[in-house]
Amino acid sequence: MANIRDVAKEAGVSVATVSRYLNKKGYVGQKSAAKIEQAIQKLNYKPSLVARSLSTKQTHYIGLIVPDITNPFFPELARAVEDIALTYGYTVVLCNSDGNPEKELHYIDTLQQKYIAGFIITTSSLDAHHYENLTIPIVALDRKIEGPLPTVSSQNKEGAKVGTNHLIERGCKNVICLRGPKGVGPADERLAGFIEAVQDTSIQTEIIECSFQFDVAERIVKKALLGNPKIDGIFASSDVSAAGALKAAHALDLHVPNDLQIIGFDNVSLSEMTTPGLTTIAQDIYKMGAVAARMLIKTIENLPLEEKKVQIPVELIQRGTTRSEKI
Amino acid sequence: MANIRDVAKEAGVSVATVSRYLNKKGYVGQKSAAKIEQAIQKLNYKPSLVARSLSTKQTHYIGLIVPDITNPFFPELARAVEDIALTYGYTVVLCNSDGNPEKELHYIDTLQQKYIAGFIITTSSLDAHHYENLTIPIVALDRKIEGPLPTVSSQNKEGAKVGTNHLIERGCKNVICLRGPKGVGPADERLAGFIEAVQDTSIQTEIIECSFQFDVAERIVKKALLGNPKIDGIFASSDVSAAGALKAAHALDLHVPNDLQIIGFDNVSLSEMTTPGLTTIAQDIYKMGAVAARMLIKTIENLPLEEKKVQIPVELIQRGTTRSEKI
DNA sequence: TCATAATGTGTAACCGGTTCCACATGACTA
DNA sequence: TAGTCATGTGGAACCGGTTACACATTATGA
Repeated sequence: MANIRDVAKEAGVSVATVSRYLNKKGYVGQKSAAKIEQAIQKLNYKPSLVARSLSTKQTHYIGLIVPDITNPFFPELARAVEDIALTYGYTVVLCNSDGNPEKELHYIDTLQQKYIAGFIITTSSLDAHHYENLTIPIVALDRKIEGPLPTVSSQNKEGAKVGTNHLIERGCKNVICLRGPKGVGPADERLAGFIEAVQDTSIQTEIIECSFQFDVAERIVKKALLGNPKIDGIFASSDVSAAGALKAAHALDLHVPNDLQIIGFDNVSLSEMTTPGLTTIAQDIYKMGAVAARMLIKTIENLPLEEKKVQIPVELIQRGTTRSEKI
Repeated sequence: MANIRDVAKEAGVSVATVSRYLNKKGYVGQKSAAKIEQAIQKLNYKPSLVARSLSTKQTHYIGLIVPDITNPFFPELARAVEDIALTYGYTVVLCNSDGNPEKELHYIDTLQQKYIAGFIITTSSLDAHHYENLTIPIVALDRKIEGPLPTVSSQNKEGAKVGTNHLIERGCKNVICLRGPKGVGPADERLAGFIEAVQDTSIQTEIIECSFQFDVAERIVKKALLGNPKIDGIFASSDVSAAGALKAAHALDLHVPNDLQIIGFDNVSLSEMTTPGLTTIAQDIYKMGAVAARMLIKTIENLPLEEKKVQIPVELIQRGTTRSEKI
């Protein structure tokens, strides 16, 4: 593999000139440029990005830290990040943290040794101060981290209110809120939205904590439904748990939406695959990922950010788990 | 950030000794080792992996090329690859090729400039000869690439036979085979298994090509079902298309499994989320990814491979889309 | 007791880029 | 006509590691 010195020799110029030519930095005469271009073609020269990184202390890698790529929310996100990264010449490194702060720190640590250019982080497991003394650009996605960090998130609270009202308007009197894990930003916000929607009404409510896993949601909901047969509505904090709830309802021979109405959150592709399809509060997951990626790359390249905190709007999508008409 | 020369100075030894100590290569005296260790602690020294890569021409990055991480099969795979990579000190770079040969070549090209250590490739879009003159280690996953490349795949044909027989044993007389895209290795093999199972029987069959996308499967199956009401069984080449088929059946008010039995392939997590749950031929996706990752890392590190072609066994998992009893 | 081997260490070249600085040339301005 | 500026170029240091080689010291065995 040819290196820059070979090219310089072939073109009859110095390495400095070749480097300037490659980076379009500084002055390079037309004749030199032509000779260099020829030499590059002839030698099929490709600059070593590793060597470049060594002197610039910069790579074009960005790290994407997710709790678990296996959770249906994250592949769509990862896809968006990768697409955008590609167009800007970056490549993305995938990290599953399992929500484990140590794993997360381990990644941040070792990837910094590789001069990674920045991180998109979708976990709340670390406190803000962990990030503060990092010199490396970070944007937080879907998890609010207080402080100056750029952040993109959804209108979780607003969405939860809309979703809960949707249930109320369709006649639900006894509603379970299947809230996500405590301390996880969006889960807390969605719960807050639910509570706001429900206060000052006569709706009976029950709040149950439940991880974002299908089988645990199914189990928990089945138990709750058996415990209280009057339940006629479930607001789930994610589509996966909504799907679990739906499965539980079917197991108990409840008709959805006649006996029980369910609404999810996320609009993950799963939500159209169940029967009936899940009514859900749709997040524009792809857009979230794309916006985050662009923000990160701008930060890396020292371009100004118009906004440091972006909220992506949310939208109710009605499918089959809620009644088509208001009551 | 301290570098190796700082450490050498602090410890009162040469950089060569520090380097030897770090890599546990060559001789280092106990006293020197102790002093170096102290210096490292004191300066909080972390070697620059980029500098190391420049001289060794090796990184600890591995590239994972998938058609689309959004397809439910791949997150599980990616998770496995990442888990194994992590334990061996590698990090994984995610690439979505969309089955597009140019995109795939682009990745291989640019990542080689970054001295990436190897690739796991899950696409068949490139012919074997594209890979032959690559010096970089590659293992092919789930897509057979002829030639000497190490490969891990599933018992696709065997699985398809088992699945088809399962349908036949349960009384299906008119079966659709929802085959995957032509030219995609596993899809072809599964079709072959279906055909083998069905020949020399009196079963009526129809073979329909269908991408691995939910909505197109749903549409195609709905049309087929309307066109031929006698159809009582569907062998789908993936769980996603099986889920599409199930949705179509529900839309036509067919009872599954009484009127129509469906079997999928993959045992993606989606398959337990539908109602009824999908009977499916389970691949051990995680294991496939893990095995592939280990094979790749061994190849990278010049360790011997016991086997170059690994087939992971497959297993029928019965859920609700087929009858519980044979007829 | 001496040749030889095993152990321990340092110097300096090398990996392949970037960039500071010095210098040369020609054009323009005061 | 001298001074200034824009343009063009090359030498060499630098990024932070690895490693070939030379050399010193100590242990081993005949």
